[in-house]
Amino acid sequence: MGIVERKMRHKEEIRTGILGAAWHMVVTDGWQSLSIRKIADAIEYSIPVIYNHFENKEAILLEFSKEGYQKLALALQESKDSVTLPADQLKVMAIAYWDFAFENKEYYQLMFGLGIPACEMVNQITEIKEMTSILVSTIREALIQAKNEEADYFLKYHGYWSILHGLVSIQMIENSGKTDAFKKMILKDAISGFCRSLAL
Amino acid sequence: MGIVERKMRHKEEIRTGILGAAWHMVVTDGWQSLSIRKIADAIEYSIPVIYNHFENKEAILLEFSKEGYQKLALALQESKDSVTLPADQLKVMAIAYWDFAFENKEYYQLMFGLGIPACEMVNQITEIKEMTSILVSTIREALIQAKNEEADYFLKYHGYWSILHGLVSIQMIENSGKTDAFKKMILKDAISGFCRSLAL
DNA sequence: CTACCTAAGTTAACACTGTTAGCAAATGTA
DNA sequence: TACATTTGCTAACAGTGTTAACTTAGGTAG
Repeated sequence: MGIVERKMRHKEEIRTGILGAAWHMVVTDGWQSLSIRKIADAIEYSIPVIYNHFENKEAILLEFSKEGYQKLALALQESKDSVTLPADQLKVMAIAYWDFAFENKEYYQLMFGLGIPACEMVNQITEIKEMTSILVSTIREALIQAKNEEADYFLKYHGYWSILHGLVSIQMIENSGKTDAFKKMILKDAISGFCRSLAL
Repeated sequence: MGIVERKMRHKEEIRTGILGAAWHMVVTDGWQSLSIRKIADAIEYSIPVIYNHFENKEAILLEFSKEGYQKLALALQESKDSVTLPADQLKVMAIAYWDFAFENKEYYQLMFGLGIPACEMVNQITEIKEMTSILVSTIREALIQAKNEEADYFLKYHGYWSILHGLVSIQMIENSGKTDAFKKMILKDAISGFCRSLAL
């Protein structure tokens, strides 16, 4: 009696088909060109079928946003685990954050693009907490290692993230002729400055 | 023979009418809801009239973006002029940058919102150079004051701007329950950390 | 095996969007 | 007064997200 299972599977197939088609369009032509109609065309179903799987277009974007936060959290965790000293962890995590952003520009723009619908409802995204907790815990460990526990870890966590995000997003909108090596120098300089501010 | 003058004046009136109506819509309902048709409706002219003054919708957004950069540059310059020591200038400019962003969220989102059309063509905006040169000159003066001229001023300028932008934009998407005082503490902490990295 | 019912998927529409071709009228010039 | 130019209009094209109403196919119960 695998009937309901087969139906479930089929439903899941359509869902992944929608996301796959949508993602393909996003990577090819950017967020602006994502359209329900074009998705329907790509998956060879009629338009309302999409609304059986997602409440609206924003829900699809939100799905990708969540995916992005998960991937970012994973990348940060992996890089963190590759070294032991908190001071080093902050450095490799910065590189990982940077690489994630530039290897997944579409994700990053969706996650942090001001004014984009999906970023406005960031409070509905629980996946963001995963990333936050990795950053916070590393900062706390770093402050303990530096014997600087009187510093406000929340303040420092926010500073760390802001530096990363600022560097990444300004480079992203500038797309100047700078080499990647130079860009990473800016990153390393800013992070080592931050580490000094932790008394590391 | 003030005929051409009168015509010019009339043309200018329509232009400012378009921008005024557009701005009103933006402030009231956000960028997403800006529409050529609604502008036409508001200024009580037909749709194609708008295309006599602006090539397309993006051109209108670009206009606001330029305005935003000018206002920001002005705010930075004024705050810079209010104190004499470069170290202090970096601090007051940070506050001014912050205040501009939160008192003009619409501008800031348009200027730096990743993925928004008007930000993609940031290279066509000459007004951005005004802001850049203020930041760069202050950083250079600060490095001279700190007798730290071997530091790469371009690197530091980028770091300074990135910290500001990162702090601002992350606070903007988070809109958490933090008080304004606490937010500014994060800002001051980050900037004083940055100043230390200049050897100030 | 037929009758029924539910769920899947369809068509067709509504209410919008940016943009432009073609036309009418108003205006200033010769 | 006749012409030319600017000015503005209507109406259309080609899209967009979204949904109401219908058809049809699949599985279930008598």
